Amino acid sequence: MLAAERRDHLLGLLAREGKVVAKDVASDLGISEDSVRRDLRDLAAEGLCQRVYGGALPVSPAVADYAARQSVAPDGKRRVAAVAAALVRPGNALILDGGTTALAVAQALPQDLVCTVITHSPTIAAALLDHPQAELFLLGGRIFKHSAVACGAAAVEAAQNVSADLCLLGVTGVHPEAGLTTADAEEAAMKRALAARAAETYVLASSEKIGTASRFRVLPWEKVSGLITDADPHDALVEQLAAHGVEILAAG
Amino acid sequence: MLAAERRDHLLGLLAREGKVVAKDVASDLGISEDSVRRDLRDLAAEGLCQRVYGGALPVSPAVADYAARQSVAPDGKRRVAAVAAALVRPGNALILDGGTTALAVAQALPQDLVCTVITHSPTIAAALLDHPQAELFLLGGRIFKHSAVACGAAAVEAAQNVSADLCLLGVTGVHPEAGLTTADAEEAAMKRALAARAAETYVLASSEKIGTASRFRVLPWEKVSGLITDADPHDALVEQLAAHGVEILAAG
DNA sequence: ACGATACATGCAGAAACGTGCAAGAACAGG
DNA sequence: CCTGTTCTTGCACGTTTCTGCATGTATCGT
Repeated sequence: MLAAERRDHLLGLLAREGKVVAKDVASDLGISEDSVRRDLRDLAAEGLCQRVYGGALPVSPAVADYAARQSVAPDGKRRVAAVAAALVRPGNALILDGGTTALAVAQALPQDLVCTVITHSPTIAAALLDHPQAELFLLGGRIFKHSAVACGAAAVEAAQNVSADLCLLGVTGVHPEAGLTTADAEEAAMKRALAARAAETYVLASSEKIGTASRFRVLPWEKVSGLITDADPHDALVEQLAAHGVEILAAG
Repeated sequence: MLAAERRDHLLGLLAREGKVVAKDVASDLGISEDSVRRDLRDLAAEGLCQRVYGGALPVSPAVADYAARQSVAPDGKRRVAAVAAALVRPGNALILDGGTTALAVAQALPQDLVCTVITHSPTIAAALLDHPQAELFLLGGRIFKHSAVACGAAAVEAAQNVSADLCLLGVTGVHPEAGLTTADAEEAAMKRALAARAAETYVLASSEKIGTASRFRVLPWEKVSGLITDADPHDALVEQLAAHGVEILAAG
């Protein structure tokens, strides 16, 4: 039994069961309670669990989720998300798109930020439940499984009834000529509807998306305030984008 | 049973039921009343509840949301969920309420069931994303943190546009005279709106809810097709419910 | 006013904790 | 290949914390 294995096992238990009892784990794994306690102490020191008398509990559902995902979410997305989250001022209303990058933004929002978040993604709504000061508004509609967001006529219609200071959009492709593109027509329409309801629209695009294009156009460059990316601002492609008058926010 | 678990359990009870009776909790959890009293005293000292003679009350609705969610589904809820899931026929449209019991139902639905699920809970929508044959429709609106569902005027209005074969409702209290009740007026209205859009409405109620009542009436017995519970069908209270013409589905 | 119930306090046994220590494994350098 | 170092692990010990019971007091309902 490797130490790292034990650690993973403990984190797994925290995620699945919501708690860890030191005594039980020790007997299950055939190791001493002291080792379990040591591991829990270390995990707690890293902020990955909350130590309590007799065992440990998850820090909070969302934080644990975040920590677990952090290893998965590539560095680029995390940096993009951090820059995007910093755009949200206290009191702002934010329209947040679906997708993994937008989820990273949700998780990067300060825990006690006073704001309104409007989203068509149940995943993102669920992720923000533990932000006590965040007012959440969910745009309903038919859920598109492959992207896990509400799209279609009902969702677009629901979007007409909201407005916000800032819209953060994820896209599939960012290309100097093709513009912002995505793979599904309904999603593209939904993103357009979202962008139309915000004073400013910023696009989230980790570097691997720059220079690629998908089938459906989302927005022309004129409707976009800026692009948040971890790509090199001096890259030729990025400079072509800047030539369209798009502000480039570097998340290097 | 970790001390911290007890604490969470108490906070959860405060959130869901609106009160804690020291004696009941002690016998439910198999611990001494002294421990319960000590915990309540500590919680009160931290401002997390208001101590009263015989138990405790929530200090405010907002603080209550905190711990409700991460407790693992007890056996009773799982059995209720299994019976409820079996009511859903292939091809059916199902309206699924929010709450932990409804979440258990979602998780109990067969992975490849062909059906439509309509819900106002982002948590439940997220939980059903991995059911490839389930068509999901999300009812949007303002998210009520304390129960993690969309409620309010927008959500009720969205509900007017759907219809289904079956509605599965969770409630806080089930009482022969008071009927089905819940702790929040908006939630009660939302549940009414959901039930009105389905041909049949079944209520999910694990045994500890039988005989209790909260502040706001959800539905009269006439509008309810049946009650799914793990309580003993020969229990006096349950038989009183059956006298109202409600079908009792035992999940013993 | 009375009995019943809930409460606070003190106490003792049990459980969990932290620390120091020694045996063993993994590793780096000679 | 050997040796010294470092890290990990389990055990022992003393300390702290928790829990349930017993006692006496306060509060509630009748």
